[in-house]
Amino acid sequence: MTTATRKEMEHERMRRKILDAAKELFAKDGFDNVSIRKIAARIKYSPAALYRYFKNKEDLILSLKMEGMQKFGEMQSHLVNIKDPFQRLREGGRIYLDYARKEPEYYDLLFTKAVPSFCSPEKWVGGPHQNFTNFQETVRQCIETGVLGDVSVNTAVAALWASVHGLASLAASGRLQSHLPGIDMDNIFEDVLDFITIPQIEREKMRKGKQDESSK
Amino acid sequence: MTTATRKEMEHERMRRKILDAAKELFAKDGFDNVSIRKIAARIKYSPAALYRYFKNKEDLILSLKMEGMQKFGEMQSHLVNIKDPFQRLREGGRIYLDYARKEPEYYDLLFTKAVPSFCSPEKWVGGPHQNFTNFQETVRQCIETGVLGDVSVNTAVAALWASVHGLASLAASGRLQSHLPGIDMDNIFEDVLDFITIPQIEREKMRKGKQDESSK
DNA sequence: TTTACAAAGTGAACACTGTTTGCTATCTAC
DNA sequence: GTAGATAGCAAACAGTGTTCACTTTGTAAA
Repeated sequence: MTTATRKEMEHERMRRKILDAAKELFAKDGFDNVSIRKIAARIKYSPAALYRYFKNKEDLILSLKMEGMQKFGEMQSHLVNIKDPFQRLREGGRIYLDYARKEPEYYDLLFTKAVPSFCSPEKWVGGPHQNFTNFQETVRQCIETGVLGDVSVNTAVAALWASVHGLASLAASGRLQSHLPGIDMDNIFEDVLDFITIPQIEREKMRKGKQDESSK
Repeated sequence: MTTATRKEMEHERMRRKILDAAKELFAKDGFDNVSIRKIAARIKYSPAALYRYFKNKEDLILSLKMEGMQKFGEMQSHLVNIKDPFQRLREGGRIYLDYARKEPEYYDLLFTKAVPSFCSPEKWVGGPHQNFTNFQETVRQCIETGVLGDVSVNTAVAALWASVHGLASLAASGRLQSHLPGIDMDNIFEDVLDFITIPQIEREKMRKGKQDESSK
């Protein structure tokens, strides 16, 4: 028994070694310029050896993606402690956008690069699917408490998801910076979140402004 | 002279033939499964022949992308006739989103797939860059007329761009449909545009609703 | 202790990929 | 008629993911 588990551990160690080498090369050369052969060379194994640990290249990348999703999920774990749903919504968006800026290559891998075997969200319960369900619930609570105005849950979910993912992917690909030169990346996220969500405070302010204007 | 221009024409005809074959294969097999060899085979030429017309594969794809951008730009050409900036903004978003639904592969090629030689937007004046400049101007006018509330041009541009592109790319990749099953794709776009822009009418309505509530 | 088996690792091959090179034809211009 | 440019191609090169037959190694059962 101990031998079996030891073998399993060694197998797992090797898997890790491969994944780490892949991660390193991906970060250094970009996702499109990394081959099985290069990964194998980096850990001084033959290319064929990797196929004892991964079914194929897609499977290897999928593992990397799953791992990234896992880590990204952990980044969001503290969200459940935020009582105010609107504040929770904002913080969730912030995490998304920070991640896209800090790890643009990984953001693309996790959220824009298509991986065929990664299609049915119901399957990975507890992982990213759970996060999405939480997101939906948060939106529902926001609507319930009135901070998002009179809108259906699906519409608000789609709009907020699209906005944050859109901004993140534009930032990750560098287009935001190239099309809006001199933009302050630190502030733009908060400003856009303000614009998208238009919190109650803002509406209050607008209403006040309108009243002041009409009372002139 | 006539011979030179005739030669040029023949050269152009051949370029077209290649691009059309590429387009056809891309549509049939997906962008990642098309090789120079397959394109060449489809028009019954040797792979090496294509290199008399395109520097390399990236150059070929770039041509396809430019062409797509051109066509997409033409889809937007009628926008200048819409006087009301807010209506113009909405119609622009609609075109974007319709395109993503009708031609998801091409949407990805034009707006999410990275093409290295396609980085400096200043260079393609008159093309997509002109469209973006028009978009910025439209947003400016919307802010001026007050329909977008108290917000800076850059913030509104980033927010609207991100929302529409985000929604379009989520729809093009099928994630919108898989994460929000049973969603009505025809309405969601309009609803999201409503939510994002929150037109003056909506604000008016909200203000009214609040007044009714407080007068109870 | 010998035998049997499963797993790890490898070199060589296969079928692809993009791209280059050297070679013909062909056709234009002088 | 000759020189020069152009179009097209077979063959090769270097790279890719992947498979297969083979050896080595280490454990388990006889």
